[in-house]
Parts: sequence; C-alpha cells; structure tokens
Amino acid sequence: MPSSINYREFKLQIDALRLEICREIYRRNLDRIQVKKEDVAVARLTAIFNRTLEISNQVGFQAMSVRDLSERTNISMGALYAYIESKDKLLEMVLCMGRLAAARVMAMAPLELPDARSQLRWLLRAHLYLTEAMQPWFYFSYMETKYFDRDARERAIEGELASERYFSDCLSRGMAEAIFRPSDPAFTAALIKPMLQDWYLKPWKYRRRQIDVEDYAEKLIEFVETAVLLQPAIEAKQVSPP
Amino acid sequence: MPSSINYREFKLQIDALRLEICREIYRRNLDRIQVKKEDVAVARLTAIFNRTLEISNQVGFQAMSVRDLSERTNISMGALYAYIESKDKLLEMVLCMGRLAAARVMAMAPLELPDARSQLRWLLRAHLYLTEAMQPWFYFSYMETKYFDRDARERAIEGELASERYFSDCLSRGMAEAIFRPSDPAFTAALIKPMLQDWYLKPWKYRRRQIDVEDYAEKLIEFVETAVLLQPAIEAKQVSPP
DNA sequence: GTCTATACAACGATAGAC
DNA sequence: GTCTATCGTTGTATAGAC
Repeated sequence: MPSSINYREFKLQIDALRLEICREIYRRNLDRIQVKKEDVAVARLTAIFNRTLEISNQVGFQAMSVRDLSERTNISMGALYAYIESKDKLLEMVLCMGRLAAARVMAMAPLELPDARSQLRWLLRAHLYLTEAMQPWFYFSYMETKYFDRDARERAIEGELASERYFSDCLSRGMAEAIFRPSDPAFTAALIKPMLQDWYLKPWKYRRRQIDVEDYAEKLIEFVETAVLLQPAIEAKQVSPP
Repeated sequence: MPSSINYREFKLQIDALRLEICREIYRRNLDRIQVKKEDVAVARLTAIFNRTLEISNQVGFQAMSVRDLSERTNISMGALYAYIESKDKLLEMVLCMGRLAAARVMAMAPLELPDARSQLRWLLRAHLYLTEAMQPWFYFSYMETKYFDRDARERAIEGELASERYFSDCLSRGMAEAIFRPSDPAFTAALIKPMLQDWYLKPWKYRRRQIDVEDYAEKLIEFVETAVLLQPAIEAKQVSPP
C-alpha cells in the first residue's frame, strides 16, 4: 500500500480480501459445518455473517433470535443449523472474520515511512478506512464485547491495546525525531483512539452533517497534528459559517 | 459551583442530589407504584435502580431477567412488580434518573466565566466529574441507546448533541475573543466528545494505568488546549520515561 | 441439503395465600 | 407489602420426512 491512501482504492482491496476470508473460515470449521459443497457453503455463510451483523446492530446479538436470522437469510431453521452448529459458534466465526481482516490490513502497511509525521498520517487514515469499509463488524465488536466469553473478550481488549501501541510507538518516534512536542505517548495514543472509534460508532452523526471518511480523516489529522507537532502548520484556514 | 472544581466536593453534591432525584421519581410515578409508604418505596426503588445498572452493565438490559434482579435485590418477583409495573417502565425510570441528574448539574454552572478558555476548562471538568460520579448510568445509557424505543432514543441523541453544543458555542466564543485558533467549531466539538466519553466507557483501561479523574481531566485539558489555543502554553513539560 | 414439526428451558408477568 | 406457584410465550436446538 502506498503511503498516501485513497479510500476508493482501499475499499476495493478490502472487498477482495473479504471473500478470501470467508472461504478460510469455512475451511477452518469443516468439522463443525455439515454442508460439504464449498461454493454453496461459502456463499451462504457470507450471507449468514452479513445478516447477523445487520440484525445484531439493530437489536443486539442476544436479542437476535435464530428464528429472525432464519427469516432474514431465507434459510430454514434446520438448514441454518447445518452451517452454524450453535449461536455461540456463529459469534465465534463472525469475530474471527473481522480479526483476520484487521490483521491482513495491518500487514499492508508500508515497511518504512520517512518520518513520524507521515507514519502518523498513514496510521490515522488506515484505521479510519478499515473501520469504514467494515463498519458493521467494528460497531458490533465494540458494542458486544462485554457479552463475549472470557477468551473472546480478552482478544478484543488485546486488539484495542495493540492498535494503541501503533500510535504510541509512532508518537515516541516523533519525539525522538524532535518533530513532536514532548508528552506522555501512551496517554496521547489513548486520547486518539476514541476519536477514531467515533467514526464507526456514530455514523448517523457524520452522515447527517455530510462528512465522509476522507473529510473526517483530513480534519482529524489536522486536529491531531496541531496538538502533537512542535511547529504546527501556520496555514490557519478560515472556515466560512454554515 | 466555583469555576475551579475539585472532584471530592463535586461528588458530595452529586450524592445529595441523587437521593432527592429518586424521591422525585417515586412521586412522579405514584399511579404506577403500588407501594404507598414513601420512605420504604424510595429506599427500595433506589436499590432496584442501582442493581439494574449493575446487572445490565455486565450482561445487558435485555439479557437481565427480572428473576436476576429479584435475586440480587432480595425482593421477590411479586413484590418487585409492585414497584416497577413492567421491565419497560423500569427502564424508563432509570433513564429519567440520569437525565434529571445531568440537567441539575448543568444548572450548577457559574453564570459568567471570564473568558472562553476558563469556560472550556470548566466544561471539560464538569463533564468528566459528572460521568465519573454516575459512571454506571452513563455507560448504560451509551451502550443501550440503540435498544430504546423511539422516544427514549431521540432524547438520548438530543442529549449528546446538546452537550456538543456547549463545546461548540464555547469554541466559537474563543475564536471571537481571538484566543482560539480558527477552525470549524462543530467539528472540533464532535472530536472532543468521544475523548470525554472514553473516560466512562473504558474505566478498566484507566484503572489499570492508575489514572484517576483528576489526572485525566488535567491531561485532556492540556491536549485540547494545545490543539485549540492560538498560543499554547510554552511550558512543554518533559515527561520522565516509565 | 433442506424442510416442517416439535422438545424443553427460561422468559415476563400475574393470582391468590399470608 | 410480601411471598410462592403458575400462566402463556418465546428462545435454542433437534428429529425425521423429503
């Protein structure tokens, strides 16, 4: 992935990735899934995952009955259980799908960025674009974490902390390069995280205000850089009133 | 409330407020509550509300069975229903409690603060202290909003937007006073909000790092002021490595 | 591989004794 | 004002016909 990213291109890569990942999940769970025709199974599994996120993000995973899921996917109760074994295992597979996607995207990072500032920009953009492309999954994961079993909950928390570490490392680097203001990098990273999460947690707010991912990315970068750079950009753009 | 606030004092005021508010909720719902001895009823209602938040924040409001609540409050199913009429009405009362508290606290704001900078500081502190003192309610309200009925959901969203308006107005004021950097005040306010919310949404993270409300308030104020002030404080404190 | 029909547990809520 | 016992409903999951 080039260091300057454009959402449209990014989205194409993600969409390709997703098909691949659903196929991988099917293969990983061959013992639990009764349906043996791979193409049939992968297609229906994908639909099942998407509907699960859809319904859960409206009424919650607990409140989503398997009957609901059966109706919305047009798969009968009996057939559905040939794919998912149980509601708990369904959750497990859905979570696995997002984790795989996130890992693959981070692996797309350019190995060396010239300085901490461009690295910070890349991190912010990549985070926003990924969570935009897979908004339902990230929203789901955030809102349902507390209902997960211990193992899944710990993985989710580890994910949160790991992504903070990317930022905290980048901030340390910028301080070492003497282009970032001295501060507590772990804490600053902890402040940046919720601003990134707001994008996928309250999509209604930004849709209403007609702000898209790229607008959000640009403005967030401006805000964070002003707080973090030793010499923030002088170009103080005058904003016209609404 | 003085313009410089201390959490300990703030907490005392909130605790007094809460008893008052539970009594008011009892009186508002006299027709629905079968128990007529006010002191008995208010005491038990308070316990019911607290346990409801406790259980819901672990397993979710939907998954909390009234039986669970009955066991944890040591009130039998029959008796419980003499207080709450239905699970839905219980939710309504719990939400009402928090809304009343938030409104009363905002009414505590000092009428005139000398400049936008001290107003911004007051707003940040008041928000953090209130949500710390009533963390279970704010966590609950955030996580359960999407399950509310239309009316309650709209109220919750209105609350979010209203609190953003406080910040956006303050930012506009600061720009007019020529002490804040020119920028889009609504968007900056939208970025500040999730940093405030992180405090009550991920208490585990800050407990783990031994950061209390006052630490958080101070550091957040520093971060926001650096991003927002035209001439940020020069005192770039060197942070000793951990 | 998919369907309909059904088993069994847990839910919100209420009746009636005390 | 509080309890125990019970109602009808809805949930997850499965059996067996096709």
